[in-house]
Formats: sequence, structure tokens, C-alpha cells
Amino acid sequence: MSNFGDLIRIAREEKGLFLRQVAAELGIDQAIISKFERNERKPTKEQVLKFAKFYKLDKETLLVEWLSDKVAYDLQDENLADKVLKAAEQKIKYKKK
Amino acid sequence: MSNFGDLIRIAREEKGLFLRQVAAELGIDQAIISKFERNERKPTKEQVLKFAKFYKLDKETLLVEWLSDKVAYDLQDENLADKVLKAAEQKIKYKKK
DNA sequence: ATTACATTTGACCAGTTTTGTCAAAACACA
DNA sequence: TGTGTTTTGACAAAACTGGTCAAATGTAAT
Repeated sequence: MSNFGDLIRIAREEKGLFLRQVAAELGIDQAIISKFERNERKPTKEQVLKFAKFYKLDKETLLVEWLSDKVAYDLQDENLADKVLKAAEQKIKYKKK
Repeated sequence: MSNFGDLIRIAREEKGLFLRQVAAELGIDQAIISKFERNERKPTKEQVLKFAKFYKLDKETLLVEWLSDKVAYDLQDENLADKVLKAAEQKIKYKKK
């Protein structure tokens, strides 16, 4: 199962960059990026988009990864997760109209 | 489409109670309950359980309503909601093991 | 229209959580 | 050991939450 941290760590390694370099480029402290890569902290939406742009990753893919991490985290110790997701789906569909 | 606020407002009206009375009974300020009923504020999990008990509503039903409101809210202006929910489902399944 | 009572609104506070900064500690390895 | 990278943790600033209260608004009866 993938997650946001893995995606950006792999992208960085593929490009052979150090945290320091990415940090300078994106204006984000390298300690924080380290935590993002280990899923210890959640980035803001803006930061997600910065990573997508910089690493040339698909914006949507990265956002989905990030948001689903968040949702999964919120529901982690709920045994009602299935029901919740189904209900949420209905609500979102409904709102669209 | 139902939501947490509607459920507790209807329950209160069915019992013919005033906000003031429910507030006193549950130890929650009536202004806050008013906001819950209009979905202007989200209660804590503890408060959800207080309402379930007091109104004799099914605990699980109310929790699902509450959590799905929250998830739907988080995803409201994301056109990726479908993908996010599917990904989150996978992640939750995966975690369970 | 005035009274009486219920609900809603909004300003304000306190406590918590989140986000960012920094330097030291830990790690990797020549 | 020395050099460079990553991780950790303490700290502060900012943002968010949850609560309190009183005034404003709504509603219905007289």
C-alpha cells in the first residue's frame, strides 16, 4: 500500500537529490520534508502541490494519496469505517447537485 | 440526505424539549447545541455519545452520521472525492491486518 | 404593540493542535 | 576519525477548537 511519504521519497531518490537541496528549492525546512517522507507529519495542500510540480509527479495522484492518508487516519480506530465511507460517498454525490 | 444536525434536532422536537432543557441535561451550552443542530459546528465524539444516550438513538447510526459529515466536509471541494474514498478504503483494509 | 420565551448570532477566551525553526544527535561510509 | 546526510526533539508562533456569554432575532399569545 502506497502513501504520500513513499511517493516523494522515491521521487527524490530517483533524482538523486538531498533533502537539503529540495528544502532550498521549495522553501520548506529539510527536517519537515524528512518527516513528510516518513509520514510523521502531514503537509498542507499547498505543499503537496509544490512537491508535485518540483518532482513532476501527477498532481491528482499526489493529492489523492495525501487526502486518502488523511481520511484513513481519521477513521483508523473506527470499526464503522465501511459504513462511514459509504455514507460520505452519498453525501458528496448529493452535494454535487 | 440526512446529517447529524437534523437527527438531533428531530429527536429533540419529537420529545418536545427546548434547547435550554437539553443543555442543562447534557451540560452543553445551548448556543452550541443550536449550532450542532444547524451543522454549524461539529461535536466531539463524546458529545455525540451523550446525544445518543439522551435521545435514545442508536449509537452507531449517530457516529456514522457524524463521521461521514466530517469526511464529506473534508472532501467537499475536491473533484477527486471518488478516488480518495476508494484509496482510503484500501488503506483502512490494509491497516486492519 | 408589548410581553414572554426560544433560538440564533457573534465577540471573546482559553486550551489544544499544527506548523515552522533550529541545532544537536544519529547514521553512513570513505 | 572526518565529512556529509538524515533524524530527532525542544521550542515558539500561528491557526484551529471548543466553550461562555449576552445581545439580537424570531415567534406566538394577549
